[in-house]
Amino acid sequence: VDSSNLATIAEIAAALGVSKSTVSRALRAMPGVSPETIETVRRTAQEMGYIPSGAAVGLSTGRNHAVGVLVPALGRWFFDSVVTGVGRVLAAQGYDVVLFDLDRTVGEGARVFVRSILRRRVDALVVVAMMFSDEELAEFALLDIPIVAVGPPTAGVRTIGVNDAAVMTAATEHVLGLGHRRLGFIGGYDNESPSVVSPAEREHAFMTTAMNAGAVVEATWMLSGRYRCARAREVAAPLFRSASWPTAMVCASDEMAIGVMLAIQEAGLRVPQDVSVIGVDDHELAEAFDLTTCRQDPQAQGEIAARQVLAEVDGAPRLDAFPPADFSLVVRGTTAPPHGSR
Amino acid sequence: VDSSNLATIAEIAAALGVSKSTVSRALRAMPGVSPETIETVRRTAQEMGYIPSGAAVGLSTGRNHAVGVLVPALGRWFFDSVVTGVGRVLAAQGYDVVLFDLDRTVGEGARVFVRSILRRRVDALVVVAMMFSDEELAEFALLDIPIVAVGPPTAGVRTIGVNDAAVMTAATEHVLGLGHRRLGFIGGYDNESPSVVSPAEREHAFMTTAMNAGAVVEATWMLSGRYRCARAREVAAPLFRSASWPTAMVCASDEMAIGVMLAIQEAGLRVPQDVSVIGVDDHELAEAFDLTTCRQDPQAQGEIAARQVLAEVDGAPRLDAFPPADFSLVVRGTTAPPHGSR
DNA sequence: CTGAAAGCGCTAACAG
DNA sequence: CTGTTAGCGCTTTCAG
Repeated sequence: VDSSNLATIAEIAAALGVSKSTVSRALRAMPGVSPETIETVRRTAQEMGYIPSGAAVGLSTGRNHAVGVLVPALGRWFFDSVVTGVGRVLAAQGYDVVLFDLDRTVGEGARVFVRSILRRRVDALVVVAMMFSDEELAEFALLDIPIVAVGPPTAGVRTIGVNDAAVMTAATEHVLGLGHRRLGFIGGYDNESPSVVSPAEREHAFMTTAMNAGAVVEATWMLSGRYRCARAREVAAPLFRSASWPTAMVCASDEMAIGVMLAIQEAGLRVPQDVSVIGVDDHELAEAFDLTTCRQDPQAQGEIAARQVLAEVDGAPRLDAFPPADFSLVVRGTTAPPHGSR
Repeated sequence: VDSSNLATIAEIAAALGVSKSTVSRALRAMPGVSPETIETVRRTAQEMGYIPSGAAVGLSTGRNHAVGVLVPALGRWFFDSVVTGVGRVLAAQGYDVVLFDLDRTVGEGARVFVRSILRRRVDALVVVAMMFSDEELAEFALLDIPIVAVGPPTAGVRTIGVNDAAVMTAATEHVLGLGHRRLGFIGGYDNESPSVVSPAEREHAFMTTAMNAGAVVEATWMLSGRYRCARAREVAAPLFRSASWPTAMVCASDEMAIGVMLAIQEAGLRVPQDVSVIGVDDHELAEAFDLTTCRQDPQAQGEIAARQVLAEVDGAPRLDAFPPADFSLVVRGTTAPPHGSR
C-alpha cells in the first residue's frame, strides 16, 4: 500500500481540529454546514493538495463515476465519433470513460470481459456495434447496470441508431431517381469479425429497392468491403476492369465509397461521368471527396446513449427503446445521371 | 449504496464455512492454500456469480489496475493508433484504460483534469502529443505516478517518438534525390490548439535540408494544414491553381498528403507527373493512395509507453529517456523525378 | 451545525 | 494451511 504523499480527508480534519464528517460535508457543500467552515475546509484542502480517492468514494457510495465503452476497434470514423460523443457528455457530468477496445480481445481468451474486465468498475455501459453471446448477455444481466448499444440493432440490448433500411433505401432511390438501372452494392458482409454487428438491413434494403425499380444487379456487383476503405478498393478493382460494371455504386459507408472511387479511377473511369458513387455516414472526408452520402451523426448518438445511461444511474426510469436516429441525404458531386441519359 | 445482487467474498466465505482470507487467497491462488480449498472456493465463487470489486481492491492495495490515457482528440490515425497500442498491452496485463479526450475539455473549465479528473483512479498516465502548463506539470508531480508521453517531445515529460528532424530530412532528401528543386511544405502550424504538440522540428528540418541543397522554396509554398486532410486540401487548392507551384510537396503527415493530392487533382494536375507528394506516417490509407511516405508505428510506440509505465508501477527503475522510435522511407508511386528531367 | 461510529469489500500482517 | 484483526479513505446514519 504505497499511497504516496496525497492528503486524506482525515489529515485535513486533524489539521483543522474538526471531524472527518465535517470535512467530507464541507467538501461536497452539503446542506447544513456553516459557510465559514465550508470556506476554511476548502481552502486548506486546496493547500494541502487534497485529491479525493476514487476507490474510497466508490467503495463507500457504490458509484464509480465511470462508464465503460466497448468498441470493436478504434480508428474507424463511426466508432471514434461515438466514443467522442459519449466522452463529451460523461466529462461534463464528471464521469470517466473506461475504454474497452475489443479488437485485441478477440482471438485470445476472447471476450470474457464481463467477468474479468468490468469488475464493477463502471456504473453503466455503452457498447458500439457489437454482438454478444447469450453467455455474455447473461453476465450483463448479472452486472445489473444500465447498458445501451449504439449502431445497428444489437440483440438483447436496446439500441440507438439510424434505421438502416430507411437509410439504404434513400440512397438507392437517389441513384434510381437519377436514372441509373445498373446498380452495384458494397457492404460489410463476411465472417471476419463475427462479433461486430454489421447492418444486415442495408444490403437487404438495397436489393429490395433495386429490384422493385426493375434495376439490374448482377451477382458480381455485390461486394463486401468490411467497411474499410482499402479493402473496398481491393474488391472493387477487378469489377471496374471487367467488361460489365454498374453505372452506380451504392456503398454502405463512406469509407468504402472512397475506396470504390479509388478503384474506379485506377481503372481509368471517372466519377460521376462513368460511375456514380453514393455512401453513408458523411464521414469527415466526404466533403473533401465531394461525395454524395446519407449523413448520420454518430457523435450525437453517443451523446444520447450516454445521457440515457447516466439518467438511469441517477434513478431515471428505464427507457426500453430509442426512436431511430436522424439521417439525411446530402447530394454532392459523385452522383449524376448515367452516361448517355439526359 | 445500491450494491446490486453480486456476491461478495464474505458471502462465499460464509457459504463455505471458511474465512474471508482463505477465500481471498484461494481466489488469487496465493502460495500456501490447499489445492482442494482453492478448487472449492473457485467453483462456488463461479457459481455465486462472484465478481471482485475494483474499488475495494483498489482501496485496499493502492493499485487501481488502470492507467489513464490523455489524447487531444480521437479520430486521428496517430492518436487512435497509440491508444490501440496502449490498450493492447494494458489489456494483456489486466489493466483498464481510462480515456481522457481532452478535445472537449479545452475551452470550458479547461484542463483542470489533474485535480478534478484523475482522482487517483489511475496508476499511471500515458499522454499523447500534448503540451502542459507548469501548473499541470506540478500536479502531475504531486500525483506521483509514472507518466510517459508519446509523440513529439513534450516539455517536462519523457517522450517516446520518432526523431522528427530525421524523418523530415529523409523525406526531403528523397525528393531532392529525385531531382526536385522547387519544394513546398505543409505542416501543422497555427495557434488553433495550443495544447496540442505540433512537431516543430519537422518544418525546420525541411527548410534546412531544402536550403542546403539550394532548392527553391517560395513563401507561399509553406502551408499549414493542421494535420487534417480536409484542411490541407483547402489550403493547397489555391496554390495549385496559381501560376507558380512547387514540383514536390513534402507533407508532415499522410492525412495532409492525401488532402494535397486531392487539391492537385482538382487543379487539373497529376501526381506524380506534375507534382510529387510525400507524406509521413504510413497511414492505413497510404497504400490505397499509393503514397510515398516515411513510415512510423505509433501503435508500437504506445505499446512501449504502456510497457514502461506498467513496469515502473511494478517497481522497475525509472527510465529517463527513450531511444527514438523507428521510421523508414516507403517509396510508392506518388514521387517521381520532376517533369522534364530524366 | 458538528461529532462519533459503523461500514463499503477487500487485503495484509499476525497468529495459530 | 487457515483464521483474526486491522485497516485502505470516504460516506452516512445517529446523536448531540
